[in-house]
Amino acid sequence: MARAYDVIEVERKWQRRWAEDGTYEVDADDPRPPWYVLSMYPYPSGPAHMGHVRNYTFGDLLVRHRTMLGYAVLSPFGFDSFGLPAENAAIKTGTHPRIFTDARIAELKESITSLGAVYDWRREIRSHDPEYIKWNQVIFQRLLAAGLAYRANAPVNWCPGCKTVLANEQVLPDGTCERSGDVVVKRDLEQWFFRITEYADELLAGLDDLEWPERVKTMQRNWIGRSEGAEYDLVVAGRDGTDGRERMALRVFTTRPDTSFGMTYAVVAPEHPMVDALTTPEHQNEVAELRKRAAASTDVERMSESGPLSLAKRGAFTGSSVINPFTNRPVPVYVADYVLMGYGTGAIMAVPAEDHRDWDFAQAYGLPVVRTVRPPEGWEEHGGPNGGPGGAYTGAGEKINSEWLNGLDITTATAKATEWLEAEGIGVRKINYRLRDWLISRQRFWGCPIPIVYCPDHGIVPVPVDQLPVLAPDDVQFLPTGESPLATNPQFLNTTCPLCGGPATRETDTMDTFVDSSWYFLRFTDPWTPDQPFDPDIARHWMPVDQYIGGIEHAILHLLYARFFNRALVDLGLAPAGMREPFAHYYAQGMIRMDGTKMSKSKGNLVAPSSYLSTVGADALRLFHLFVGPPADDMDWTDQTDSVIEGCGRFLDRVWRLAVPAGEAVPLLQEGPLTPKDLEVRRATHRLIDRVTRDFERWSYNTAVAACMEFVNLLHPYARADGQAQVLDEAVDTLLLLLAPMTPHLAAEAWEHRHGDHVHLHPWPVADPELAAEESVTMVVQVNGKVRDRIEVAPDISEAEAEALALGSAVVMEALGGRSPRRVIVRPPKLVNVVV
RNA sequence: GCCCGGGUGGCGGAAUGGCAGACGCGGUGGACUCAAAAUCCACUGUCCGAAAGGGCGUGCGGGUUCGAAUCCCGCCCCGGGCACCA
Repeated sequence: MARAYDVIEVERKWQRRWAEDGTYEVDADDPRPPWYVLSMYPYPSGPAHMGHVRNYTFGDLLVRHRTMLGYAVLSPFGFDSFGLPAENAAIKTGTHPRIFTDARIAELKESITSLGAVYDWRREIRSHDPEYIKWNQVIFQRLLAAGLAYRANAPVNWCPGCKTVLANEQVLPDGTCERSGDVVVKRDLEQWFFRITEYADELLAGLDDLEWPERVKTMQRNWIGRSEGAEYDLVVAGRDGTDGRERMALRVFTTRPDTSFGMTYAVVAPEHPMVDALTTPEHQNEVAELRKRAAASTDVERMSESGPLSLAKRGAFTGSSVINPFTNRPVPVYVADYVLMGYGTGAIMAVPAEDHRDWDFAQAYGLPVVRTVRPPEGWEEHGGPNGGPGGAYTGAGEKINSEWLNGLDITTATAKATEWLEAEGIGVRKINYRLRDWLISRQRFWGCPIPIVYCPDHGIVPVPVDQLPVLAPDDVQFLPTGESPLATNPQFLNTTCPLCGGPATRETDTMDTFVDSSWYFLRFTDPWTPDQPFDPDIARHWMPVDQYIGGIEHAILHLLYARFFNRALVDLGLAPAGMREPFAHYYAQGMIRMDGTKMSKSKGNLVAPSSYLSTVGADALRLFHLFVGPPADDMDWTDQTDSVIEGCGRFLDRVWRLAVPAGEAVPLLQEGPLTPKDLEVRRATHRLIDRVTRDFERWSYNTAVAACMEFVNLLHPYARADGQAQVLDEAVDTLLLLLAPMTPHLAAEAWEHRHGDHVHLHPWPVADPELAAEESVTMVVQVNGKVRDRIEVAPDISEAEAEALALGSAVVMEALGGRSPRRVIVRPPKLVNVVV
């Protein structure tokens, strides 16, 4: 497609200039008000893909727009450069991951630059940079000292594909690895954890004040999963205590202490430590069988076994009973795998009448049901599944069969039952969370080493801060054994104990790469400080991030970890006090799909931006991404997409011809009174400013672009025929200023032709309300809600005038056909509705 | 199963109680040209009609309102999240 200007040359020219002139390099002593915009730093996997283009187009628009509004805009960029792909490539090709990664970074950086996106590159961060590794390790030591990092033996998620353990957040709901798709298995291993649960309540409460998409906040709330209830002891019938207590007791957690009178049995998880003690000799085989099966089954198998039929296979009677303290009557104890060891106390009081799972189990095992909440009328006939009889009733209602709770509502009864438990010394009020501590150990090479030494005499010894960073050796072999080269490298493994100088071994695991991304936004504020991760006072100047942009796939993972880390760093005194939330606004842009699936390297359905950059150019591609639809929506890349991109290029050509006319342009009037057409163009100019400014504020870029297109459609005939020079100049200059954040190259080049200076250094235009005011508006006249006539009226027309005009309309009179209006609705100056 | 989104021309989408379909893509016709490309102009929801004009129309069914794509109730479909968390 032949273009009106040399797109490639012009774009290259401005990209070079922006890199040289330092317009977008800002420092904390800048007198302008600070504003921090950040796109999630990417894993460097080579040249930018379409998702990057989309993401960085929004980010760059904000940088340029906010700069024109007079802010000192902090816009850094970096690379989340640790991770498995580089290590896998090393195994395949023998190239060291650093060499591989640095090459991918160079490619990505180059393609980001060729989009015309501007950053303060002095602040660039690479996770694998020794300096960044050092501060990562220093922070680890500080967390360790504060008790927020610890080592523990726990059943953890092992991904056989990635050959490493994973955090809970990195396992998909179906039990597969979010990265490789392999089925994750449970293993008991000694691993490093960060105590994120310490902040569970705060992480939950903090969500309320964040201007984030509601669905993201909901996802985090679900993930944290707070539930309020009570924990209490069930004394085991006829058994003495083994741990010094007089009686053996089973502790249970419930959110419904009010239903305690309806407990007809109790359940312990198969992994519960008391199972052996509870199991009588005659039930041992049955219980052992169940425990074996539970231990062997993956989460996926557990899922596929749901349903009442399989429930029968998943429980076993222990032979013991516990005393319900509310009724003083014994109930049987079962082992069942629908109770999880990892939540609450790993044991429950079962109330089939008011819990669906307990109901199903009770049905399968013929256990009794005692209602403690009066179900609604007709419940026993068709309250159950598919309208069948009975079923658990979990709704509100009056307490029954509950002695001193009878007649109360659920809330009051819950409070009273909890008070009673505490008064009797049987139990306590308790809040439980679904959130678990963050497992950060990874059995991989290409990550930040955990700076720990194991000494036979001193145990776990942190590497002293003055010896950091602990770096992985370069001289290692990458073999497809699945084992990290660190684990078998004697020169790395063998060291001396920092305390006693005796022989010791190093920790060979590295940190989850989500650790790197949990504080990089803080490091960006001050990446030069030599003696701390960043200066808290400088961080305070820029933080929190005013606008964070990134994909919805990080709704839980990265965004939750970063919120935790930020708080921990504040509490450690590393980050500014009081600055607990790192991201004030977060915008989740939609993903690009092709043939119904996410466009990605692994799906093999990538469309390379480079082919567009070398043909239609960066501006047209950027404009396309802004124009195609709301940024939060997913977009489908189809056969027709190329035509739309070309249409964007066509629009830019039209702007160019308007702004930089070729020789034979029609000379316009230089002065004289303004005609109605002149006034219309001037009005449109000021209305456009208003429109685009408001659309930018609400992320409605598609309508902002549409408004500009409409404006250009108005200006072209005007410029050809009947224009007044000053009016046209104001119109075109305004248009270029408004386009400057969206299509920066075109705007810069055209502006330079017209004025010789830089469009991006000009302030954002402000609409003059007087010039924008309409001198007449079209008033719609309806009869019974149907449009019958349109009349041009003054914007400040009175109700009486509007009504008179409408009723006087020939069309209306005809429609009325002599009938007199029953009612006339007048909404000046837009509408009159005559009702007959 | 529960909780969020969403359903508008051939397509992407606009309109948040007041002219449905802005803007763009695609399509049709025309101007320019020896011709093509590029550019420019006109038309383009659907049905009836030669036209003027009119009927219908925002997933389906009801309701509120002078007036509903927009608000309310019920249903269908699509997308996402959660799902033995006691």
